[in-house]
Amino acid sequence: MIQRERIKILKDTAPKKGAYVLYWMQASQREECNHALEYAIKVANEYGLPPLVFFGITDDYPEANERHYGFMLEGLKEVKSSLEKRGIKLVLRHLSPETGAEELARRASVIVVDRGYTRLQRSWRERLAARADCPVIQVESDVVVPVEDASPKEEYSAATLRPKISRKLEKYLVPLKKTPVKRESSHMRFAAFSIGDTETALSRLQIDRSVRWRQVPYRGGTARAKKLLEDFIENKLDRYHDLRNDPTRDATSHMSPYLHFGQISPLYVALKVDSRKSPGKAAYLEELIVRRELGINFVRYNGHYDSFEGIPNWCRKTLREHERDERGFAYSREELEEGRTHDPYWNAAQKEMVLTGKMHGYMRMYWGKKILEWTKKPEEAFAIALFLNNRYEIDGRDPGGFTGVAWCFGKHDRPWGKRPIFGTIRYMNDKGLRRKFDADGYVKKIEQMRP
DNA sequence: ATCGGCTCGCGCAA
DNA sequence: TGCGCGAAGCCGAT
Repeated sequence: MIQRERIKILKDTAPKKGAYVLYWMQASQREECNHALEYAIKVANEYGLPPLVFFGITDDYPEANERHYGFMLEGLKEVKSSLEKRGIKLVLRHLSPETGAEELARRASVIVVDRGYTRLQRSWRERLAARADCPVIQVESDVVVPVEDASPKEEYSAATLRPKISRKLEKYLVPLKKTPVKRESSHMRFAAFSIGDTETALSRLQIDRSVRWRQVPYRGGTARAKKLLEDFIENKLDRYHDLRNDPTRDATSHMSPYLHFGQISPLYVALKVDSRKSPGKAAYLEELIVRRELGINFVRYNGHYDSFEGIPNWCRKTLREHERDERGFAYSREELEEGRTHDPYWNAAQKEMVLTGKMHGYMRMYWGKKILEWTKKPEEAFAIALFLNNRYEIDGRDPGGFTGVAWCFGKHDRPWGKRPIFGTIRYMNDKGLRRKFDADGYVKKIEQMRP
């Protein structure tokens, strides 16, 4: 089922005579449960044309490094073979995606594109829509509830978004059927970038290689995501509600890198979890749907989602008032990046992120709060936290990452008791960690990891 | 161990 | 306009 609220016409013009219906894949990097892909197939069938999928790999994606490209290439290789099984050609090219889409648009009758929420993703789509001479249709597949239908404005907190999402769940929590392809495109010939071995493919890109991909324990791709999900539902979901905030336990689903690259659909995950009777179900769906889509709401409606300017007035005001408070510790970005602070818990969290590409969700909050505490100015702290997040997390540059950092500075939260540096922004300390879990056990676990 | 206060703005009831 | 309520925390009082 493709609800009409998922569909937005970016260029309203008559279809032209063409050789195919083009789906420019960008955010939803998967063959399975992809509304944009299924929509493109339907349109292609209607026009008696083959659907063709294009993906452009640019060397210049801001802040992306080998870690991100490696994970993405692994996923794309799988997308290519899954699409081939349905008779659909994936044209992979090594160039800026909006340029590549424009080239292939010349012989397209209709263009379909998936949806991204960040500034760059939006501008790519706007540019294509402005230049295309055929319809450009955007299909939103990486949320359970389409963002504007959930809420027409920037939401204040999870509490204000939650009822709005809940009301719509029945409508959107429904499976997407696969549409059989009537005319195949797999025989069509295009100059293309071939992935083959990931290391070899990586070596052909002109990218930042200072953050390595190979050491990361997460392999990309839909098959791997589904296997992790299955293991999560079978073995961890039942205790998710009481263990999810304990980083010494492997109690979470590890879906975020896969969700970030669109290698798995949040709808697919939600349906799988929802079909189970489990005490952990509600807590998981809260994080997967309400909190994740609250983050997307923030990025969609707040133009300053990636800076200090994006947090509410009361947060900026209270932080300003405490800007000159004495910092007990002050570290440079380099000292933080190298995990050289006085705090073993913080250093462990930083090390976990650098080595594995994924810091535990609970530690992400503590980590961000401490950067605010140990940096001269809150604006600077915000920039450092986001820089490190985007550089080392596989899911860096995700709405969830922007929102997570902003949360540490008060976004989507309420004020709490006044104190130095933080003002009325929620404070966290290491005593809290020790109270909630075996914090020293966490440090030991991380220290055992080889660099 | 458990509880209330901290502090602000949203959103509904009146 | 008033007021209940939030909900991934801290801290001091009991």
